[in-house]
Amino acid sequence: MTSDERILQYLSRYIKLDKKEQHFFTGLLDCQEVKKGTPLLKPGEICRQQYFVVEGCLRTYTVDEQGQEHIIQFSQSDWWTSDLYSGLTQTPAEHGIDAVVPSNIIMLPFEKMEWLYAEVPKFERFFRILYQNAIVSHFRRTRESMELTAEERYIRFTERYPDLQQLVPQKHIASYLNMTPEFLSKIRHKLAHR
Amino acid sequence: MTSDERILQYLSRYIKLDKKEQHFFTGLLDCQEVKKGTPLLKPGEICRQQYFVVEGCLRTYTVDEQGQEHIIQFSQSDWWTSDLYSGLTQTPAEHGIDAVVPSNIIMLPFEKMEWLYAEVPKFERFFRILYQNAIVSHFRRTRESMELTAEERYIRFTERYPDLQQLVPQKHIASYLNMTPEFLSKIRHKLAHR
DNA sequence: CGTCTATTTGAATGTACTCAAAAGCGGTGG
DNA sequence: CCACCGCTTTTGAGTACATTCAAATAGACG
Repeated sequence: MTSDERILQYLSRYIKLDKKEQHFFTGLLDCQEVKKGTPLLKPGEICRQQYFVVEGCLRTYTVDEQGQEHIIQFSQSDWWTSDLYSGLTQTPAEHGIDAVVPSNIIMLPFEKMEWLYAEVPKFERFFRILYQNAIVSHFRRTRESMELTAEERYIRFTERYPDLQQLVPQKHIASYLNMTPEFLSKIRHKLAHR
Repeated sequence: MTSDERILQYLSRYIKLDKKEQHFFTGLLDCQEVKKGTPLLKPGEICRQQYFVVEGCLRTYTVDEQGQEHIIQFSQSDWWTSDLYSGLTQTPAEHGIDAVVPSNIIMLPFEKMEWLYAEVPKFERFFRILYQNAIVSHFRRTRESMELTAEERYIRFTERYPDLQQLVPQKHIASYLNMTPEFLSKIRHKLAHR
């Protein structure tokens, strides 16, 4: 299946498009196959598009004043990421985005969004639902970061994303869970010896 | 100005409604004046509506396994809150919501949402934009909780919400910033002695 | 095979928490 | 109007969870 077919199939879970609408939509897209480590957005650049993951995994991260990276989210198949604030306001991005494994992605430019909403208003609905779901995820992440200890966060992570475990380097998981790689290593040691 | 007029004025920043649409929308709403401390949603209940703050301030919090409360967000004038996941799936809420000061609120039931979207599709757009903005806020909150120390988080908070400072008890601010009230007190002591 | 990066391990340190007690503050009733 | 009660905030001592730094080991990739 092509990437365009994949994203249309994904969309069909939320909105029904006729052939003409499908064609209009896919006309706005850029597809790209990227290697592991390929940067899609560098912090400080202006974010031009939203990224949809067909296959693979992206990471969205920030860099703090000490130069430390913090991973805000991983995005696997059928999920989106972007620096929304940068894209909406056309200001320099606070976030970076890159591929943690070889990935197959689709890009939807911000500058075409209003056109898309005007031509196919169903996309207002689609993104309303998409963002709604994203908020639910963000709430959960905030809650877990407040309620749980480092060890508990790691256990939850392995339960929720058993596959990511194998896919991404441990230091990235540590970064996502807001702990040092050394400490994650010690947690894993402790858990293994039970 | 009535609460209905207030929310219509607020909406006009995002979508243009004609008289009939305005009337349809306000017909779905319930207004309520609540006293300080009034619970709007208790953890474990099913969340029936989204809450819009006309005047005052709400807090949305969770309770962890040890019975500790953690404030996820404060909602002041012209902002919304809810337990989206509970409302969308009609499952018991993970969050609680109550008024931290006497407040004037408007409620929009989840069960009327699909009707609203069908009758006035502009609301798909409105909520798309609303949720988009919410995601931007959540990203920032996640980023700051990862990058900053307790002291830095408190300083940012006072800069961003100088008014909340006076409005809500210090222990709530500590909870929102994910630290103990004792520690916040020590931070304030330290900052005052400069 | 060698180099470069990721992971592990250990010791010392620090940031933030727990527990306990005192002080402050606001409302209520005598 | 003042005394008392409950709740919030402050203060201090001891502790714990997690970090930092350094070095050794293991793994991945050309």
